[in-house]
Amino acid sequence: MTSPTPPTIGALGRKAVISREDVIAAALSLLSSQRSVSSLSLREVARQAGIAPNSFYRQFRDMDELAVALIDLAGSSLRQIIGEARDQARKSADTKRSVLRSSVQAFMQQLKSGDKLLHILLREGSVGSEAFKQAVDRQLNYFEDELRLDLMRLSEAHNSDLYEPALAAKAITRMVFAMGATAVDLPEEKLAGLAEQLVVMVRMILVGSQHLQAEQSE
Amino acid sequence: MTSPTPPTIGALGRKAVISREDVIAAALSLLSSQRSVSSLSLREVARQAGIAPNSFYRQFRDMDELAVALIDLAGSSLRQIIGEARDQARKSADTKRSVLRSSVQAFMQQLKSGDKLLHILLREGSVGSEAFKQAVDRQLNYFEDELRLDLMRLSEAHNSDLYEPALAAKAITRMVFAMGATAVDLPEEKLAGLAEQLVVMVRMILVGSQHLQAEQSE
DNA sequence: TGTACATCAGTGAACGCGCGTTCACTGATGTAC
DNA sequence: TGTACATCAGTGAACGCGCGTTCACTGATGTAC
Repeated sequence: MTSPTPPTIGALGRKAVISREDVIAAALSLLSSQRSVSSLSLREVARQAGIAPNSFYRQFRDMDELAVALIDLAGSSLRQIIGEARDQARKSADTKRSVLRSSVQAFMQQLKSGDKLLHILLREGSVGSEAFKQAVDRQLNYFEDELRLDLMRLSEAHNSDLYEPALAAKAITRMVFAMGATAVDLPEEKLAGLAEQLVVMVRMILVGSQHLQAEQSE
Repeated sequence: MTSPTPPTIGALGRKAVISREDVIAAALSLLSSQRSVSSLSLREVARQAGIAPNSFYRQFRDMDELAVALIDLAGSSLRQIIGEARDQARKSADTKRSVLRSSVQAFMQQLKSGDKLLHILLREGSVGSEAFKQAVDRQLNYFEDELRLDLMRLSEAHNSDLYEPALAAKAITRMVFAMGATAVDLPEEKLAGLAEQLVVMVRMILVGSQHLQAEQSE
């Protein structure tokens, strides 16, 4: 499998023939819409990584620690993807709708590409160990916070304040993730339709937040 | 455990000493915020029900069939609870807000009471077997449909049409369930705050849908 | 450059365990006469 | 009412399996001199 004597990584420290990344990659390759992180066994991951079950322990304390690593990876990966889409859209045309549509489409695109990391975040928020659930929640909160900042920036630019932007961001995040979870099992030709639905749903929240604020300040 | 020779149930048919309900009750009693349906083993459920592992098969083909039975039970139970809350609220004061608030509060009340059935629906929508996921989705769709009918009835009574009421109902359902899933692990004193947040979030969707419709028909 | 030594990443074998499923059974229940 | 019989719900024992974790090990890598 792995070449027996690869070169040293740096000047100092022993060569790590097995890296955390190898184990993570093995775990990812085992995931599918049928198999969730919490259904993976240590031995299975080790087998896939081409190492002794035993050697797993040199990289992670247990499967839980691996699961948390996967979640954190998934969170930062998704935030980066959506962040890029937002920046891109903002550069080309500075309207709320296009930024929204671009973000949703980037999300669906990633979903369509079968990104295992995204699947993890979407589908495993509420099962597994305490540490695992907390890790998912932490990533969702990061996401919400970035979205909130973005919403506030956008609404400022348009002179249309939002009511409780933090709640709007939370509502959007949770709803999109919940819808995304069902989309994982959907055939590809239905994804475009779902994306359109999502755009409308998010607009409802944004428009609602905007009008509640308008009522408030009358 | 069970009395050895209970009386016959009816005139016809053998007495079933073990019923499906016994097994379902045993499974429910094993669930907690730490233990999900898909983590239960057949032997564990049998043990809890006080029967031989073997005897499980007389009631269900496998754990999957039991899981689907649990989901269906959970769905109809929740729909009934929310339905009652809606009817109650509608009788006493026919305003959108009070119906909304009452429904959300009934939901949170049920959650606070630690209803295992509700936990199942909230938290296990995206893991488990294909049959399992489909069962959850079916129940959510029932729920969405009832909500849609209700929204349409309400908005008709107030002369304020909604834009895409089906999408609004879907957005609300998915969002509430996603928020509810995080609430399962929350300490009781935070539930009231969460209920308030939920009310605002749902209002955003409703107000948004209303205003999108108004724009549309201008 | 060469040699002796310490370190420690990765291993192979073994453990005890709970699992799902099977088999042939037993004994209470309901039926026929 | 009494008796012989068929049915079939529930059982106890056993199976092979994959699991997580442990142990003492080995042998390549890096270091000291």
